[in-house]
Amino acid sequence: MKYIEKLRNSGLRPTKQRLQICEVLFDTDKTFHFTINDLANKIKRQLNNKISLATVYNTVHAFEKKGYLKQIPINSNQTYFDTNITDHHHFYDLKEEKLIDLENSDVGPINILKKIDGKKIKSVEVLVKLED
Amino acid sequence: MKYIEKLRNSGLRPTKQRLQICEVLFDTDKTFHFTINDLANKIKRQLNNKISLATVYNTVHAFEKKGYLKQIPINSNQTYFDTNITDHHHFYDLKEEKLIDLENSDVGPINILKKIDGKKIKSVEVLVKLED
DNA sequence: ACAGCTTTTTAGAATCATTATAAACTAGTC
DNA sequence: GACTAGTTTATAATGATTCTAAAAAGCTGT
Repeated sequence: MKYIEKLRNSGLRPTKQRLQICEVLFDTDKTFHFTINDLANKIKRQLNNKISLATVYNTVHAFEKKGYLKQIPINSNQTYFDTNITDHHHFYDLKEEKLIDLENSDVGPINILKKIDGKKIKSVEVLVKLED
Repeated sequence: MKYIEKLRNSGLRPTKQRLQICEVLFDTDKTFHFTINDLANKIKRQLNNKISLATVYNTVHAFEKKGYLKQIPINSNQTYFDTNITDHHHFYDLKEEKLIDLENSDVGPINILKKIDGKKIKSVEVLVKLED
């Protein structure tokens, strides 16, 4: 199993549940956006198998901390995650309430001129809201 | 009262509560960031007067819809609002969990090269996460 | 000023995503 | 296999936000 090493390398025990979640998240060419609920449903459907919601939360947060997932900064009642962990940005279609990836190359270079003493820039994320 | 007209002009009845909230939000040179809870506390302290939490929610949402406030796109368990409604961006200090304004002039021009059919860009917001 | 109508406020209940709990289970090690 | 620490689980708790429906307040015409 290709995910066993990945998990071990970051200090996460490769449990059955984590491996299954890896499958659902990473066994595809396409990256995607999801909420915890989306993921729980996808697991049930795709693996015909229920993983406790608490475990889904725990795992997603663990993966995020290890850098396998990114949270998308957006105001919504649910938290959105992204399996695309490259530096990139998002469109948010206000009407459809859907996120669309916006690659770094589709945004001109961003130059932050203001500096904050004692702080380093960790990430720069752009959210482009769309209307009709 | 200077806010009466402002409210009437946007079709909101100038009620006592709305006028008081205007005072707390807009009677200052400095703009600021707040959550609903921050605001409810500020009202209690500053006006020595309690406004029902439901009213605070209603009013903030009404003001946001009318463009007197902006929601700040960030992942937090609470929703953040901004009395600064000019086009601008934010630093988010991950350690202190604090927002800092980043004026448009402190960010180089942003050029979104990708277009989505049938959609217009409504806003472009940058979130710069800071670490130590 | 008042009647009539609509909008707003309010306290409290309801909702719903997320987090905490603590008991049962499992992976890794000897 | 037995020990230990890390995980999973169902369920309860939390907490921000929204809903409800009754009371209050704004507005308009008289």
